[in-house]
Amino acid sequence: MPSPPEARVIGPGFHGRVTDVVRLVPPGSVVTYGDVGRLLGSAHIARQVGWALAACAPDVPWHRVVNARGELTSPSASEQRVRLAAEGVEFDDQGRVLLRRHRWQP
DNA sequence: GGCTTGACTAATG
DNA sequence: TCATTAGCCAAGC
Repeated sequence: MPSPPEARVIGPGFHGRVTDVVRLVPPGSVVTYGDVGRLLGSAHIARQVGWALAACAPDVPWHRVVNARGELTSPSASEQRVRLAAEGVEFDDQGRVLLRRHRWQP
């Protein structure tokens, strides 16, 4: 039977799973790569989450995904910060997102 | 079929 | 709080 169990969330459609979760993040909120990976079933795929977002569709709010420290580690961190600020997300003096305040919890 | 890279995380000092 | 180390997984060559 070619039907894989739900347990195996990671598969050939891994990229689609990542973008699907990121689309659930509401404006003004952010999530970490680890959170997205955890929703997919494994918190150890944080790197793959970033890799998947690198090739995500233009309608995916990739800018709402930051690392566990609230830092913007995307290739377009500058633009990412502008987008987040436009949604009401606040940053500290170190340029990190206030996860305590804007972290999205499903 | 195997090795390297990468938008990371958690643990330790 | 910061720096360093080890681990994990998927895609590309």
